[in-house]
Amino acid sequence: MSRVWRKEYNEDMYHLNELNPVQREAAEYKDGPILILAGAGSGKTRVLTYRIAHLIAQGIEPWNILALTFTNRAAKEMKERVGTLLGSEGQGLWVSTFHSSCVRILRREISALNGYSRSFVIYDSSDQMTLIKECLKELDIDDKKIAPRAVLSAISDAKNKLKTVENFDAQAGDYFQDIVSKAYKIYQKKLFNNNALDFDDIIMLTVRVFREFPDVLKHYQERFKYILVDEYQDTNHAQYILVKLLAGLYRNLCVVGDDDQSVYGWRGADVQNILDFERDYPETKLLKLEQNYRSTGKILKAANTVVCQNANRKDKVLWTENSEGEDIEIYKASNEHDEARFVSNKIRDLSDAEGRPYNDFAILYRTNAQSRVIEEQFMKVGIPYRIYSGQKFYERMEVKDILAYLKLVYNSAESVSFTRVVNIPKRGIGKGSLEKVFEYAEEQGLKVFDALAEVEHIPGLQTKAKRSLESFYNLVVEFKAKAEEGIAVTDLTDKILADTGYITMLRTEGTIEANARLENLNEFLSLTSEYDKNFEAYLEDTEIKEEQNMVILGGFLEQVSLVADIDNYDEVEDAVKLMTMHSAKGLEFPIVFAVGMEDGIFPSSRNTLDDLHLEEERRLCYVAITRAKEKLYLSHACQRMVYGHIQDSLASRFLEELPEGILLKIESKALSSNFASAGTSYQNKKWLDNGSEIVKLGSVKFTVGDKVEHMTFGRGIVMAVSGEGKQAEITVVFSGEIKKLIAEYAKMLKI
DNA sequence: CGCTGATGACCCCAG
DNA sequence: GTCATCAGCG
Repeated sequence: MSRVWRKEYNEDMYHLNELNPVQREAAEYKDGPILILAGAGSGKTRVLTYRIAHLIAQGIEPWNILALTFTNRAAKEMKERVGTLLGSEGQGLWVSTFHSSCVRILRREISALNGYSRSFVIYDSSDQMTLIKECLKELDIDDKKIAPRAVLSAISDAKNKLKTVENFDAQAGDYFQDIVSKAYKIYQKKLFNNNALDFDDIIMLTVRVFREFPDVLKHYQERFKYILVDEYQDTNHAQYILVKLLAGLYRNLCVVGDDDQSVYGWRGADVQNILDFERDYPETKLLKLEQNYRSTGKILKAANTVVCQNANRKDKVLWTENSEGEDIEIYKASNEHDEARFVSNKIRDLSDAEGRPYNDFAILYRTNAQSRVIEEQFMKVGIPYRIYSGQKFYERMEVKDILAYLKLVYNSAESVSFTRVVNIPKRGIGKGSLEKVFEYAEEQGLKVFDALAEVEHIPGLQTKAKRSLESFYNLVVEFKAKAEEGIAVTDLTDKILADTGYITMLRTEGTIEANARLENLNEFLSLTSEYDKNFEAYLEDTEIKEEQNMVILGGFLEQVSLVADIDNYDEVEDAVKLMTMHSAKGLEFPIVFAVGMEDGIFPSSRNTLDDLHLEEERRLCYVAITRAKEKLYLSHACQRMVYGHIQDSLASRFLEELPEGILLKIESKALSSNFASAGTSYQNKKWLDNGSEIVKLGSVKFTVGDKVEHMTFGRGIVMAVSGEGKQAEITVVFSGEIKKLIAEYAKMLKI
């Protein structure tokens, strides 16, 4: 398609007129660094996609543009939206996560680094855990005194700050750091010997290649003349440097972020990167997107009021043209079961009265453990739901097992997968025998798997173990041969599951759990066949080298490692969504319930000690509130079971920070000790049908769709409301009869 | 070698 | 309360 044709085309072919003036300026500002501070719901993805379309319309080649995101979800969404604007004109554009972009680069360039090979595998967090435990064992460190998790997170932290083993060692101060330093060294050596990278290596090594090989860097600088970064407030130091290097030549860097939504400090994100952007790039164009298109006025007011309590933030105030909306309801529950009942009753009511689909609701909580009670309640009353956190598909035992087999087939140098599956299903190869194999391999300078070829020479093995190891070896060699012939991943997986006896093992077990595992394996097989169907497109896309053996299998494994959630977010499914506040970031829902608003839970007790952490929790609260479009419910329980113990808890301090006048506070009936005093005034005391009571009312507000009970007319539904406050005229349908009532005089309850 | 019961740790989580 | 890990025994 020619540029000339494009220019002759309607000036607004990319619908720039659909943007507000600031959005449009952000989308059209072409050269040089630009920082877009985009408040929640201000249309930031829209701006990014229009910007990409606009660059291409200006004659920039799509392959000169790189858009970086954190999540696959964000990358996918942006790709789709760019696709809608551009159709096939976007060919060659890179819209991908930091990690997939870096893997693509490393698959080409990693061999520049001494000893690294292009056919590396990627270790996930449980592989990392296995490896670090081995390291601590070698160092003779009791993992009860030093938690492997802590060591791992210290190493990850170091890598995120681009600290090498040597850097770390040089500045290790105390006993713990000293241990981490030693562990880091061994850990890194093990990764290297296994031809494996962990997730942090993916970024760190890309930076290393760029720093050590300026010509390689130059190549990518020339290629990516225009760079866009989404959620810039979530970048860690390594990602910050990566972007800085890539944009170093042309400086056409557009970053979008919201310091108020920085909630990933604990995994290395550094808000300072966004706060300092203007210092790094003095010629920066700064734009603020402050108009919110998502939420009602009251929801926005609540969000603003809370986040304004933070001292360390860029000054901005979100506003909206949307209607004020309904009050924010705060429910005080007696315990977590009461809270769950409140949520399910509300959903039932709104679904009955307003015909709300289940899809409209989301339940947000601070920790995954809180989902259980709500899940149980939903099951009990038959509300369809879907949990969007918790265990990932690829982390399930059976899936990890089959993946370990595949990884071993792909890269037999890899010892973590070897150790995992050598005795699965049970082959009578115990810890003792395995140690002997490892010992022998070490002595002979062999990879463990290759040592099995000489099983006869391994001293101290029992005949039974020897035979088992031998047949295991032959089995895997056979799989390898098939893979090298280019067998489809589905067929290979099938063969492994059958020949190793894995399927038989689960069938024999026959428990409900085993059946669930079999189902998961079926699910896995449908993923492989999906991949087999279009692996050619995938390989082309990731630029995996053709000359490599087992390209097909390698491509599959890479896809699996980089796409963490196949439990993909499905907007169409009609089910209530349950997720943590963290995973809700970037999403929106008509009706949001934020549950467990209790001090100690939210803010989490470990983050209440210092302002830095407390402010991050408060930002999380801001994120949670701003997910809601129309209606927000906040609930807290006076007592809650935590780790098997009943705990008394106070309402979250964040609830205290909410502005008066837009709140409707409701208390569980189970809490009022004195029932007699509950009937003081018919107008001011309200009973909800789940046994809850409104104890504090600004003015009683009725909205279209409210179910009501009138003293004389009985039950009805509000059809229309005109006017405001006490004088409002409310139209209600009672069984067949339509009545117009004035709010002030209507002897009527919301039910 | 592999099962069983006691013991203690337990947040948020992309890739 | 629930999961993972480990010592100790058949």
